Amino acid sequence: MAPVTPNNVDDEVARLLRQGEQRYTTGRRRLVAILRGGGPMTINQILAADRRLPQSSVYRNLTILEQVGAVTRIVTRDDFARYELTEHLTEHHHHLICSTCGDVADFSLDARVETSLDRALHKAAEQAGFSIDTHRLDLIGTCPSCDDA
Amino acid sequence: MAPVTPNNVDDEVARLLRQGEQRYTTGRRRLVAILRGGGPMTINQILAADRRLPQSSVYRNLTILEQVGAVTRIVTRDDFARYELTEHLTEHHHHLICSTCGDVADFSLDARVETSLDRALHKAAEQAGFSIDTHRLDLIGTCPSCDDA
DNA sequence: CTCAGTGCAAAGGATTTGCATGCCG
DNA sequence: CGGCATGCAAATCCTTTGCACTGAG
Repeated sequence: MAPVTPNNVDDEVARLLRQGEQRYTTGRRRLVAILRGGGPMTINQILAADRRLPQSSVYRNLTILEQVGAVTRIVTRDDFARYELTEHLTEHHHHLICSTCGDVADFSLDARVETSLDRALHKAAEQAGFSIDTHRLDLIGTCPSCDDA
Repeated sequence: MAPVTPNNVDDEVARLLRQGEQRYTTGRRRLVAILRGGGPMTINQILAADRRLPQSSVYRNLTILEQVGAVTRIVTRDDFARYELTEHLTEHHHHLICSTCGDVADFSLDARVETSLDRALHKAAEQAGFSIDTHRLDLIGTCPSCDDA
């Protein structure tokens, strides 16, 4: 499945919401607009990015968007959950998590490595009687700006 | 570095604590004893496993043990953090996370896959100017017991 | 019109912290 | 002995929820 190009992210989110019998309201459009801006964001970053969005609605709408598969919730070591558009709307990727400042950046893996990894994962899961939905691969380390300190 | 065999886990934890200028007290010994019992555990599971341990001390000691590198904190999608002995004390492994019941199991990857993955990860991190401490690879799916339901 | 979505404020719940006491080194 | 660890209870803070109002379809 080809990733969605920037211009039809909105259409795709609309479709996902409709499919989940949910509306694509103004608040949800604003939320998606912010998330399109960059990588994974915390609630506070989202609130700061658009002051018109009240906290509770942001939480509620992110939950909805996650349920219909438009948004992914990322949990790191710190106390702040982060959100980003799902891979349906971007591309399969992984995360670089800075253990100092807690920030998260995206990165991709060489296609060949990704494929062999995927095969190995399915094999391993099968042995455990586990059915896989997705995998999550994060690098824990220090980001360039924290490395200087 | 060869993984520590079961019998000297205690010694190794003691060493890590000493190195971090921390004491290996009774409470911490009990904690480690419980964690040696099985895979990743939630605070509640730990408290249930040994009623002599008060909640706040468990939190505090797990934090200490994590700081000296004896314990790893695992964050899943649910609201309960989980803890297990670090790979210094066990072996490098990954997690199978059940998105239904939230439970976590350990599994390992074929050595060859692991190696090529590691190489690819270091390369990717280097490009981003990121210095890696460790990586985290989790499978999100459904465990055998939840699959039946 | 009708019902889902919204916004405010208050509640919930895992985790943290203050402080007096006990134990390790 | 002296200071760190402990345990209890209260506080913290991200997240969720109740309720009355507004807007989408």
